[in-house]
Amino acid sequence: MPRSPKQIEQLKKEKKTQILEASLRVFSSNGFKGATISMIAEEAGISKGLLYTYFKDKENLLDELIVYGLERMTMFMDFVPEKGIQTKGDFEKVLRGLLGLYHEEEDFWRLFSMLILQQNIAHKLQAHLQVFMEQYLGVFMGYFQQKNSSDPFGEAMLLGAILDGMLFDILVAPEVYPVDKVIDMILIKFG
Amino acid sequence: MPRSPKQIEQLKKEKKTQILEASLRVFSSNGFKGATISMIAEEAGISKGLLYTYFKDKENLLDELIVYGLERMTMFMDFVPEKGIQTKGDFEKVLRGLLGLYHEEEDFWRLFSMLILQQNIAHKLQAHLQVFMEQYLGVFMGYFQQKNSSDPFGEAMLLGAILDGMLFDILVAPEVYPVDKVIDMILIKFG
Amino acid sequence: MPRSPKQIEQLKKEKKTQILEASLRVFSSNGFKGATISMIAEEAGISKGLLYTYFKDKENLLDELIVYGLERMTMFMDFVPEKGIQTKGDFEKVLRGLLGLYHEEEDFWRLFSMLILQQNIAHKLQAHLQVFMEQYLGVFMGYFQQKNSSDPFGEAMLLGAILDGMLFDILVAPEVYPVDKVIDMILIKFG
Amino acid sequence: MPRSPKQIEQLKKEKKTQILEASLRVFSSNGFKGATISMIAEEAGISKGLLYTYFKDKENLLDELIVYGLERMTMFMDFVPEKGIQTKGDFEKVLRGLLGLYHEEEDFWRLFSMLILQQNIAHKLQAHLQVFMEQYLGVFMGYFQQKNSSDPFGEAMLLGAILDGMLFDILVAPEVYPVDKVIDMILIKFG
DNA sequence: TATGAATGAGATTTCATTCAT
DNA sequence: AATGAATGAAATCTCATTCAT
Repeated sequence: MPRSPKQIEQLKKEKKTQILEASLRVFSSNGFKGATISMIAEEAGISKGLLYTYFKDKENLLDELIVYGLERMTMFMDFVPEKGIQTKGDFEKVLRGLLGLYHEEEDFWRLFSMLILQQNIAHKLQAHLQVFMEQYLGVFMGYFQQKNSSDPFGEAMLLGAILDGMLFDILVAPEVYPVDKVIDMILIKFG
Repeated sequence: MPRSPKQIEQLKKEKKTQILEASLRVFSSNGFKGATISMIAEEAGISKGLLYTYFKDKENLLDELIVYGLERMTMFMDFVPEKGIQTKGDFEKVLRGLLGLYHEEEDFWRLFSMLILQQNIAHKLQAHLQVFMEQYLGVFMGYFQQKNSSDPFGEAMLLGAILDGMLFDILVAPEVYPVDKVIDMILIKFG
Repeated sequence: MPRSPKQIEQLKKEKKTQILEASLRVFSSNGFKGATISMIAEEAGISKGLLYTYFKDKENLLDELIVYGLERMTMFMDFVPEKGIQTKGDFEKVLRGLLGLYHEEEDFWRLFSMLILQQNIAHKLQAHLQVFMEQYLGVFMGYFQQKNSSDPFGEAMLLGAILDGMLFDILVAPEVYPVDKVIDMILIKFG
Repeated sequence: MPRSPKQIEQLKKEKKTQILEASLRVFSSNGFKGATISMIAEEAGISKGLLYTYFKDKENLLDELIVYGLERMTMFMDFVPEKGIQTKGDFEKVLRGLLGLYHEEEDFWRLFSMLILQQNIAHKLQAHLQVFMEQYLGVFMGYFQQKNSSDPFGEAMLLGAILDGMLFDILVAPEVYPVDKVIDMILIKFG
């Protein structure tokens, strides 16, 4: 019984996702150059050859992986209420939501951070990053403005550094980093 | 007439430093696996073969580079007064000193950050990092304690995240990141 | 359509044998260090890269070659009747069988002899050699004992030296060495 | 005080001998290709550079080493009385003398044996070997003729194989090979 | 004469990619 | 669509030889 074109389409998408998830793990552990096609194929449970029917080459796999992963970055906006952050409660929820994302999607953030540090490769991410950073900054700046901060931009930049730093610290010491303790302190200083 | 042992000693040390500096640049741009011995040799202005007179293999070059670079991390302590940070002035000086280091030694910090994110390699740095983090945290905790902060540890952790985040942000956008603006805000919140 | 696991199994075994045979020739002509992977690959009619699908590295190729070749040494026992050598006829047949092996498997014996002489490498063979020597000696000692020799061990040792020496002489001058003449003399002295 | 030309000549010769002795040890342990100039220079206690003032290149070092070593082979004739081997006593003395040489000059014989087995290199020795073999054979044939052996050539060939085999066995197991026991048996069978 | 740092050719090894099955 | 053997280019590494000192 031949599958319908739609089923086939669906199957292809699933297989592709399967490969992307595998490569996310392998790239994030070994870096782009350090990861081999063999490792990725094995992790994905397929043959090397098959990988090439889904992705033109290793470079293309990375490109698609970045696009795939960036959907996670935009998820950040899901925590932000439509009208922006208005109350301390909103603020805390957004913070916790974002930090939660960091924990859940460790592999992606780890890979993303490695790539953006590597001058070689960073250009692939610059455009995407730009957009994300503006959103991310804008949302917090709105909150500080609404609180009549005398320097909303400065506060937002500092908060941005905090969030980047916490991401980094979480990636370096995922099991021991005291996320909640630090969030409490953020709420004291910025809430 | 052969060179004296002393001359040779001197020569070797200089050449080794020359290679280490070159490899710092090349590794930091391309990552460990992405950097080739050819690139490093060319950057250092020597033949590929000679590199192996000074370093057993590529791995050993990285190991020695880490040790070489870590001296920069300990330089941080140079900014801290003997009795610890006591005044707001001390605090500001230490901050500015550390951020200055980040700027000056961009290559090292970029490489270091990439390595510590890569689970494959991170173990090489863990021990060194541990020591550095404790110093770094201890110094700031001392300051907050002396200021009668109700949660010196929390404040120090948050400041730590800030500094890590700023490092990350500086590495990503060295020319445009508004370091001074953010320092001002740190002084307002923590000073 | 992918090949069945069985087909692949078969293919791999054949290819491995093909490489082992090629490397036997190349190693035996050039020594271990003198033989290059390029030579072996060319002799085997494959690319250099493929060799590494079948053998971890050059060292491992040698190791497997030794095991592969040792089957030839144990073939020696095929000439020995189940109850041991009992008559002069048995004795002659075993001698001729062994010397025939030497001629037919010149490459293996040449390589084996070179390796065992090289102190660097000899340890790889010691254990195997031990076993073979004991069998080989035991078989002849049995014959001399049964003939009521007053020193079966001494006779067996001397015969052992003869066989080793003939092997050596055959390898040095395969076309001209008068094997049959020497066998005749052995039969006179020991038969 | 400048040295006289004769002294200089003498010194040069000594240094050359020192290098030859060192290379004998290193070649015999590692084979020709496996031995490096660095190893040899270190073993000789000189620099790599200096080695090249005494020998044109590695190949030439081997050539000269062969010539140097061959003097040992001709030493064999020293054990043979002027009129040839005449008595059983002469025969035994020659045997013991030769086997003594084998033990004392293990490195040379080991190297020599390895080289002659390696088809690549064997041609360098063929001519020399020819001469030696004829002498060696001739001397024993004379003895067997004089003893009215019905096949002096056959006996000499067999004895030749024995001596080659014993050399081989001594090189393989220098500490445990029962030379004296085997000599006793030779005397019984051929004396 | 003597040294050993330096070179460069060539060896070993890895791995992205292709292709016969 | 799926496999993994096979290739070849490029990477790592070794070492005989040279040469400035």
